Amino acid sequence: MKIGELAQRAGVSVRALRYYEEQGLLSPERTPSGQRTYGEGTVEVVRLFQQFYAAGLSSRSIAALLPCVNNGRTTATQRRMLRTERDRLSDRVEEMTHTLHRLDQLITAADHRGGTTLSHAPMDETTTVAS
Amino acid sequence: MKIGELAQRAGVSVRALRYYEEQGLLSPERTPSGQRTYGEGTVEVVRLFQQFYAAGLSSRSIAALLPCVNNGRTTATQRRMLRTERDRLSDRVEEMTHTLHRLDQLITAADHRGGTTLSHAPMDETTTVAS
DNA sequence: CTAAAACCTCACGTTGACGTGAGGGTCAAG
DNA sequence: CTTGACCCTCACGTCAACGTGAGGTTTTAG
Repeated sequence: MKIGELAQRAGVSVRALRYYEEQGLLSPERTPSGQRTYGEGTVEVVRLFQQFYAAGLSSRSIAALLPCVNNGRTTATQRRMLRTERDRLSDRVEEMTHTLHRLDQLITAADHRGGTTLSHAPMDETTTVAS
Repeated sequence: MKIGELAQRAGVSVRALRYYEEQGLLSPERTPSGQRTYGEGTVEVVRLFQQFYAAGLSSRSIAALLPCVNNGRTTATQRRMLRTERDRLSDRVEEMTHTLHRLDQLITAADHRGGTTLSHAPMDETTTVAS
């Protein structure tokens, strides 16, 4: 399939796909005239990239995980990197869960002592800021 | 305390503190000569900012949460924003947990069919990439 | 055969959270 | 009263993951 179709099916922009290629994440075939052609599986691969990007991984990290993604045989080194990234992500999730609880504390605190103000309440934009 | 001490105690750069001020997150007092002075509590506040930034919140979002952080009375609108951010974060954590499991799948798959290669194994940098 | 749609390669623009000097005041120590 | 450690305000640089034309070729529909 050509780049436009892949973009639509994977839910990314054409520019993004060219960028991924630039980063070494994709290596599409080319027609004699130079147009890129991708295999069917690439749709899912690109979706996975999106997940990884959303999780905060960089192009470099994703590139490092590629051999594992592509059904290729993997070296011990590659599997170690895979685990390293996993641990990094795991740590981030823990951190964010912590922050989430922190936010919950703030919420209950605000609800508890919060103003009697309702949705349509008058002005009370007390914007006191930490010194 | 002055900016250098705050920076060290909160674990951020001096530049970052000035930046936070630029973004409306901090409003330190000034000595007659113009130097910033912060209260003790600011150390913890800045650490909280770091947590929020690490969780992917923007300066704008953090600024929106400020009234709730500063012990100030909060309006219903502010509390709604607080909950909105909480939900956003919660969604992101869920997403990342998903991605984490995806990575775990990749790991077990790689371990299972992975090469018999050991740490000091020979060359096998099969870098096949999705077409 | 032609015109629109899709593709190509540069290559500069954008956004956020700072980094990094430039050039110049301020403050505790000796 | 000077020196060095900090502080100040501009203001440009950085990095990642794309966005956005410019200018030109190729493919496809009628």
